[in-house]
Amino acid sequence: MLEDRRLAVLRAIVDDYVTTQEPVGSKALVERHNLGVSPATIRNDMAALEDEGYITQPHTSAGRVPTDLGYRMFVDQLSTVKPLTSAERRAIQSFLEDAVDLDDVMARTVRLLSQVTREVALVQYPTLSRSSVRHVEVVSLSTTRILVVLIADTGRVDQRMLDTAAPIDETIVADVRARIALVIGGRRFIEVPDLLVGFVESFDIHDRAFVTAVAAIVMELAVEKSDQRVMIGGTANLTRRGDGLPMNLQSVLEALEEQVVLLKLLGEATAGDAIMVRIGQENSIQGMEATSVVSTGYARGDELVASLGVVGPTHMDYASNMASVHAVAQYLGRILSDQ
Amino acid sequence: MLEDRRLAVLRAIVDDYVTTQEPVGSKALVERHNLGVSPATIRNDMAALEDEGYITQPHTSAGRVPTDLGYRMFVDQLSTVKPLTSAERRAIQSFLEDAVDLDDVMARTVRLLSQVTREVALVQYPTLSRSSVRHVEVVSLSTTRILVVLIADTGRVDQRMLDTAAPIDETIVADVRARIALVIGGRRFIEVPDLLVGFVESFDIHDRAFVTAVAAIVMELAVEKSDQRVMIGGTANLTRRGDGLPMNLQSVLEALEEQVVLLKLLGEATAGDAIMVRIGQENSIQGMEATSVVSTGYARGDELVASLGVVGPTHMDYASNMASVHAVAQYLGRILSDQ
DNA sequence: GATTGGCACTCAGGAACTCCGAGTGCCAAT
DNA sequence: ATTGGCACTCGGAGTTCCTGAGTGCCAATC
Repeated sequence: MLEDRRLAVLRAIVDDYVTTQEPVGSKALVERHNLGVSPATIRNDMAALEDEGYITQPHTSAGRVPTDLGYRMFVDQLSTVKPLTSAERRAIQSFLEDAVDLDDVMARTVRLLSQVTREVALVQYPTLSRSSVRHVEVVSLSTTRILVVLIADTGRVDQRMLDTAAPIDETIVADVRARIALVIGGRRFIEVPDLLVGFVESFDIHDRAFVTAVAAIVMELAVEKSDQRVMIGGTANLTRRGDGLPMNLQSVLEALEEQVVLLKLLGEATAGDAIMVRIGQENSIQGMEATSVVSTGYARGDELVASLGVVGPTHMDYASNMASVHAVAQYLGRILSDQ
Repeated sequence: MLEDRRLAVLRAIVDDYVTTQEPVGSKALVERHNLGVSPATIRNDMAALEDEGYITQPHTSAGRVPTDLGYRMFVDQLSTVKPLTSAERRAIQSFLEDAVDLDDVMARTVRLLSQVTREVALVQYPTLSRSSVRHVEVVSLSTTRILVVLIADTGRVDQRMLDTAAPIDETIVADVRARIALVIGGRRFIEVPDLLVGFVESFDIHDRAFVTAVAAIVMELAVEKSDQRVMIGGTANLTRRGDGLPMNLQSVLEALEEQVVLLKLLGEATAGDAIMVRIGQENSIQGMEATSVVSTGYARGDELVASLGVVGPTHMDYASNMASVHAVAQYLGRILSDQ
């Protein structure tokens, strides 16, 4: 009972602080939420909550502000995930459905997510490793320049150039194209390295240099270590919150320019379809100590392929952001699975 | 002579204001630049310049600040384009050379340009219309879903999905692929619509619905009205200038989220290889009244294919930004032409 | 033991005020 | 045309004051 009210107080503080952006005092609390007790009682609870590290005072004669730990507790204890209205759901659905190719799907998802949450949105491209090769193409752009294109069943298209020392005959290009398609076509990306074992040796000794290079590129594309892409949008939302700068805008913007950082932010989110929330210092990225990340994985069919999420100040509206992220992930999965 | 000094004064004012960010007074001017006259003389010149609308006073007892018109005059009279150091040139060259495909080239160019100028960088993807079709591919992803891929000789790859009402047989897909490649392969993108006249009619009546759809997509990709892409980077630079907000950060960030806006910013720059500077209200984009754009076209071989540039506050360092934009455009052109 | 009203205490931030000095325009002298 | 002199302006920095929201603690009450 006593514990219950403490939680209620914490929740009320978070609620108020998220909306007003200002330290919240005991009196204001009992006024805005009908807690049925007097301010003095609340003060006692607040003192206790402060001892436990959930809230803090900016300065002595001010109200309380949630700490990272407080937000964490808030999120963990938060059972009420605001469901979206059916109108919102319909809007999401139809907005994504009009997409014309994968790039478009991603771009629309980012825009959608940032508009719905009014935060910065991140959407990772579907990883190849869990999907399979729909098509592989080897094209000669010039006699010494080859373009290798890999098309995944997610609709993702990756390409890479290859410059060769010696001119390559068109017939050998065609040969490679046909045989490599035969070997890896329709197979899982993850299998590609194994499948290509011995592939080079099946060619005439004279062509092996070229074939080796092509095989190397295909493998590179298939395992695509560094090539995971993340789309970002809605950075203007960072400046939204009044004039008071709750966090260092510059450092956040800088961090968000780094693909690696974005990947790291989303990276640990693919563990299941649960919604992951990282609050403040919980994500250890330089310059983002005052931001939180809400993310989750999205699936194609029943396989998780990548993650998406939003980044915002620690005093974001976790409840609705979690709901939005969840919903967008679901719809994105549905769109991808249709294909 | 008199006119000459006036110009020198204007230039000095712009110089000082760009570096210090503060209104510049007559005394400071004679100290920092050896103009060989007294402050009183400078004051007369300043009064004249203000009458002509080149400079203005934020308030009565303050120094002068250049107006948009002042910057315009400054830029127009600017004969001294600071050349880059050879070290810089080498850095640019080698940084771009390591690119692995077109996306990478673009990404590297954006990053490079934003780092060199410390402004927001924009780079437009090479337009297809002026280049030619290296390869066209039609792949069936499923029985009712086709992927059309167009590869340009710039290395640009575009794709588009197509959902068909009825299942499509693989043989007809192969047939379309072969024949369409025959018709438009190696030809200019701009010719594609003409080349496809009568193409549909050469097929069996039963397949025409499908072929028509494919042809429509190919044409769409080839003329790609709306599909012009612009990469953006270095937005963190917007927050760089001290604390004083010289422009509305939010509105600028919002404007920069719109591809259409970016295209419009760069759009009018492709007129020749001249460097275009749009100052303040000269670009009529909502929310960007306090920003300037320095842009230029870049070529592949000797054909302009697209534009790039930087966006920053009106009090940017025009001289070096123009030099940087010019240099990067040149090197980018060189890299593209090598391919 | 939990709750509550009362009360003294704290202190950030806004309002009011002063003051300084950079900068100006003008004018008479050179 | 240039310059030194001079009176004038006024934004912004610095200072002080004051208010009121908010706190902690304590004794009284439920």
